[in-house]
Amino acid sequence: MSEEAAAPVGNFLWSLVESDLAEGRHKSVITRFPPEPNGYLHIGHAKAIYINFGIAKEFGGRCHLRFDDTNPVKEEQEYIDSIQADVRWLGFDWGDHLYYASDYFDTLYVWAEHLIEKGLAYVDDQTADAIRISRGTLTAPGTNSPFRARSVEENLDLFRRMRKGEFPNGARVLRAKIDMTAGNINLRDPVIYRILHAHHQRTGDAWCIYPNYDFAHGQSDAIEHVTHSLCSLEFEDHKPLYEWLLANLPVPAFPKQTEFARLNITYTILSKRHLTQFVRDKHVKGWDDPRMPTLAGLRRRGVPPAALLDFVKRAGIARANSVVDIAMFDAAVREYLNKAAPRYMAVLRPLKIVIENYPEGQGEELEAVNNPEDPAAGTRKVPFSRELYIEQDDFMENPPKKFFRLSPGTEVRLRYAYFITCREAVKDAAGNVIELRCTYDPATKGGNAPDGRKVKATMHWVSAAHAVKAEVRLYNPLFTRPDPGADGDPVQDLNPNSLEIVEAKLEPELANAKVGETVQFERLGYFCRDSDAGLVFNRTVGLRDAYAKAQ
RNA sequence: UGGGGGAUCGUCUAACGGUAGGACCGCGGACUCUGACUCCGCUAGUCUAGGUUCGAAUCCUAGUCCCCCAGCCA
Repeated sequence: MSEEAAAPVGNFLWSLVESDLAEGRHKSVITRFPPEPNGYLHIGHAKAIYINFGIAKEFGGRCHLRFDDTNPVKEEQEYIDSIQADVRWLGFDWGDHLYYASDYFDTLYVWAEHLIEKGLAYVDDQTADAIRISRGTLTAPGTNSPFRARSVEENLDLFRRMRKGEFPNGARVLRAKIDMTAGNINLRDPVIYRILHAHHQRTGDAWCIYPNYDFAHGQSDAIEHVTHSLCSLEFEDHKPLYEWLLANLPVPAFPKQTEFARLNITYTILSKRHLTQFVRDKHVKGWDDPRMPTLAGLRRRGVPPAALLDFVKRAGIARANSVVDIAMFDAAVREYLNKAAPRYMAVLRPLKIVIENYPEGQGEELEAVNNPEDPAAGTRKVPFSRELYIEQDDFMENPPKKFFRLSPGTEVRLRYAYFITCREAVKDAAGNVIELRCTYDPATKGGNAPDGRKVKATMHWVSAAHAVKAEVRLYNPLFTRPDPGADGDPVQDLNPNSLEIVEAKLEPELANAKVGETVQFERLGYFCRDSDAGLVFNRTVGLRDAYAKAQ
């Protein structure tokens, strides 16, 4: 093995393209990402995008963005726009190669007539129900339509009249004439054109008949000279039809379809139908709700595109159905953000403390490191004063053994500031701790004790007088079980606590955070400034927490 | 009882007849001005039964289990 040898790609798709190129079956690779513009892209699409654009990039080819817009009743311009924005956000570029299946409606129509002329397609007058019944079942063969033997002339005439708009929706369809007894049901004279008196977002009212997926996809691939048509496993059964059409039409190229398993993730639903439902029924606030697995939602939550792509890559590409642990996603996000995100201090659930021996009215600025993983990120000043906020979780009046934080009589470090000792917990009438009286050791300024004494905990804090208030949205999984919908409707598995809102106290610098910027709140997690008015942060992902886990 | 596909640590994934490896999770430990990060270590797998072979996750045979397909959706 030579040292020059490229690292093995490790998945069958890259290997396939590599060998097709090496063995001269193609000069260069052309792939395509072909979404239907009927919803927002989600993390499952990120996998398809990674595969198609990733292969093109890896092997010096190109990837087309093609909208599979053959069903005008479901599609909208809003989705066309959002899909382009999302693909760009992931960092991919289709150059001049933006296409629409609707670009090919004229050609597809001509090819449909071509099929009719070859005696390979016919107009069927049966109702949808009748067609369904005569299609047979999984185990019983279908039976021929009474209209199957129509002459070429009659079929041509009827099909042209379908196109002219002489018939209402559902009155007739065009079917490929293949084999009503085929084991593969897709070959039992599949419908390839249907009457749809509907306005198309791009072709307007030019058409009232539309090709369906099977009659558009492979031909579109061929027209664009796509070499590798990569799709998910459920289209496996369509491949014989895909190839039958290419073999029987005057197409300029013969793309090859190869399937891979789609992405599934625990605690996550990746079905457009359900996601649409959650938006429509207001279980979430919109397509870009940070709890949604949509690219728009993940972006708003603060997930960097590079982390998302890394996750998709780590999850792997294979032909076996699988469900990836959401923990793998969190790990990818944390790994990226740990290196990239600047650190700040923020207190989510404030508990006021008063440093009794710190002079009233006095204040100072302490130097804090912006990112220990990145010295170039520099330092900043954080204001300190007599009254501070610490996290409620960081104090316990009667601590258990392994509690290292503050409790009456213990000493801890305030990060970048001083060692403090808790002297007294002040309670309200109900017995709740509402304030802590503490003292500090002036000799420990900056966080180190000259006498070398150690503390077990370092805590984050915010100066009460300087703190800025912010709404912080803490997101939890949208579902309460790893396999939402396994018992039926995923709506039943929706997590009622998927969003928790707290009013937090932040160090003042955070008021300048840019919308969309993800930062670390030390000891808490990664948070992203939201686009909503005011100072609002979304929790992207929490930090790993060995202490919480031990509880 | 039709057709198509799939089965490797708990999860995801490598291996292309020649040492079953990696990642995530979990569990220890070291380090630490984030109970984070980092580092070290541990745990743990070829669906079953036969066969071929010097040698099988890989090839053969027979099973088992799982997924997809009966839209005028994609």
